[in-house]
Amino acid sequence: MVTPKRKDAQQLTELILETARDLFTQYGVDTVSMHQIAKTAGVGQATMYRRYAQKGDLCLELIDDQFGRLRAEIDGQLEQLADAPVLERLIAVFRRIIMFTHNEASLLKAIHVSLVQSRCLNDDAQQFFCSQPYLYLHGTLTSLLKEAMDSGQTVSFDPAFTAHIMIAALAPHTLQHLSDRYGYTTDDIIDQLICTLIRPLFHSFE
Amino acid sequence: MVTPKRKDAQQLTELILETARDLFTQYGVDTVSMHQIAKTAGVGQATMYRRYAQKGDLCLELIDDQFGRLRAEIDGQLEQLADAPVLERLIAVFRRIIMFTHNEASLLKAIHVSLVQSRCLNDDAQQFFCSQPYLYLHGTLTSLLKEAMDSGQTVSFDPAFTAHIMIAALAPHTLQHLSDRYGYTTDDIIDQLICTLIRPLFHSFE
DNA sequence: AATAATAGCGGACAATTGTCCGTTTGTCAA
DNA sequence: TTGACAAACGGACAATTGTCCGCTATTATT
Repeated sequence: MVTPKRKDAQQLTELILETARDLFTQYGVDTVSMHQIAKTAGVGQATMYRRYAQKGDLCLELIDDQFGRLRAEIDGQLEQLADAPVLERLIAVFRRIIMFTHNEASLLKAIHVSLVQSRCLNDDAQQFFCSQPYLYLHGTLTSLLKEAMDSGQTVSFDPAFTAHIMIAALAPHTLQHLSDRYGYTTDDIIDQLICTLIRPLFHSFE
Repeated sequence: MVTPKRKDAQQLTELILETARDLFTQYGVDTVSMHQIAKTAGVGQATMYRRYAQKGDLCLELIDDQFGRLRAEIDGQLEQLADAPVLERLIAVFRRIIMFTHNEASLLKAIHVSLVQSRCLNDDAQQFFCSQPYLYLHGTLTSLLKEAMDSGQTVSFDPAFTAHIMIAALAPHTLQHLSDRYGYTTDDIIDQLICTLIRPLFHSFE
């Protein structure tokens, strides 16, 4: 039988991504519309929507490179700190995540919008929570928390649950509010979060 | 001079709210459009948008009664537990908030959408964080946390900051994901959150 | 090369959100 | 009462999001 695949499909995907990246950096993620991206890239609406059903999906794709870098950083740090106490490793990971959230705030907020609204809430899939970035962060935090608890250094809790809560606490709009309204710097926020979410779990804190 | 106020303005406001409430309960918050509400109520688009710029604002108004009840419950509990340890009072407040979030999930999610997206992010106002409900919850948590810390029962932290983080951790979509994906009941979630966010702050935990 | 078949492109179209402006309507002064 | 004034109503209009379907272009087959 015939199963033809267009050879130019991949090129269009890259054209769309590149156009979106350019427009986002020039005008800001919020103000650029899907229609505008398609128009500028010179492709039909459907051509884009078939790839990215919402702006959030597009952003998730765009952030993928940056996220790969974050992942490499975290993995590197963990390897380098392999012999360090779990607490230290947890703090290192946390710091990286917060820096990343701060740097990629605009894309992350757009992704969050898609998560919160839309029929995602009805889908079984739950795009965001099943995305590779989320799963990686959750998995990494969970295993560190589990190691800390299993080695008896902390109080008792459910590592997977706690990891979800910690990630929720790092929602971009909350961090932005803390920095806009209260003037906290990124370092302030990191320190405060460690004092509030991580250290208290450890017996050795006092 | 003349400063006339239409006497029917208030009636229209109530008509809009009532219509919205009816449509929401009948069809669900997500599927009902602003246009549909205006059409059903028999008022112009602008008449509604002049009062509620987004669906989230409307939901914030609709939830106000329920929130008044929550507030009364919390205030009542705190009065009743006036002599109880701070830890116990914190847990009681937390429990109420989570139950409320669970019961009013659909309205709260709609409110969150408006918060996360939209030009709210550019506004100085930041509607949501300045809303009476948020300020009340944040204030109540902050004062309890401050009391706990000042009385030397807990580790050291910034009460106001921590209160923000705690509320962020209770985001409706996160709680929904925990219950949908992992099957946690409301009581499970309450217990876990207490073990993760509250008890560890206290010296006396162990 | 010519042909058949289909993956998938593109623009028109529908639905929703948000804005603007001509007109109505209630209030106050005479 | 009547007239003037402005608060505020309502629907038309613009912008954005999301869908549908006719048509093109690509590839396997002969």
